[in-house]
Amino acid sequence: MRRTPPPSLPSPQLLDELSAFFRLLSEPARLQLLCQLKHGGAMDVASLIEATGFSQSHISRQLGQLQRAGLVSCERDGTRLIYAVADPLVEDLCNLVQRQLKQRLEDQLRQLQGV
Amino acid sequence: MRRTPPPSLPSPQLLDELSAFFRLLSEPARLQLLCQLKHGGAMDVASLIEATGFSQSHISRQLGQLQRAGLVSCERDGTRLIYAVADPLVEDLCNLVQRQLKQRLEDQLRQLQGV
DNA sequence: GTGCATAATGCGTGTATCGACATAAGCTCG
DNA sequence: CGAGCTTATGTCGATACACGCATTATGCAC
Repeated sequence: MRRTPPPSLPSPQLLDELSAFFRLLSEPARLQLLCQLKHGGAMDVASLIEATGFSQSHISRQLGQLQRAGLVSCERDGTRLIYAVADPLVEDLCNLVQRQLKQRLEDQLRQLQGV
Repeated sequence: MRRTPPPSLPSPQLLDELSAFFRLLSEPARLQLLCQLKHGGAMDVASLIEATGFSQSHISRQLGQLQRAGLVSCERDGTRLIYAVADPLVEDLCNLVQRQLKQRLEDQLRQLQGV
């Protein structure tokens, strides 16, 4: 009945990969692009420019990073490139963190109310 | 049977909070400290210095950030401060990401083998 | 209160990266 | 192939932050 099967520490390499992944989500702009794509389904860059207000070069760079990490995919439609979310992982992670943020606020509230 | 109940976009404030949280995990040093604490249970700063090789000031700062975010807690034992992981969320997040990393490598392997 | 330990903070430096402008590259259609 | 559209990339200023050294703050023993 071992509750914690792997008592080993992660390797430096894994640590780097994990942190690199979280770094992708540590930028509001990238997170916003991901949410926008999640919301709009599949969008081209022009739509993302209009939706976010960022410059074309900025969006292109961020999408490039997200694509290399496998978080978004893109396909051509004529001259345009249509991007879409490729992995539901990000949404799951955000939901988990959001729940924790909510929990923390509720705890603070409870403490103020002295229940 | 609506699969995606909230079609709304997250507010800028939520976006900032989420990204700030992920930023905490985007630094290998902080992730290493968290893993070390998870592994060692509860440790004082001296032990963390020995385990990680970081300077005392650096460790103290990172722990401060993690504590403000509610990810670690600390209590006094004489002159020493004993830190411990306060929220299992980080481990869950890492496990999810690690699984995705593994999946991606397996996919690449399969493609190379042409299965 | 005075030392002595441990942990936190002020400060400086180096590095990474955001974000915009300008330019180049790739694709499609005449 | 060349014109024209869309996207990617080179370059650069500004900002953020990691990390160490030196100093200060905090608690314990005497």
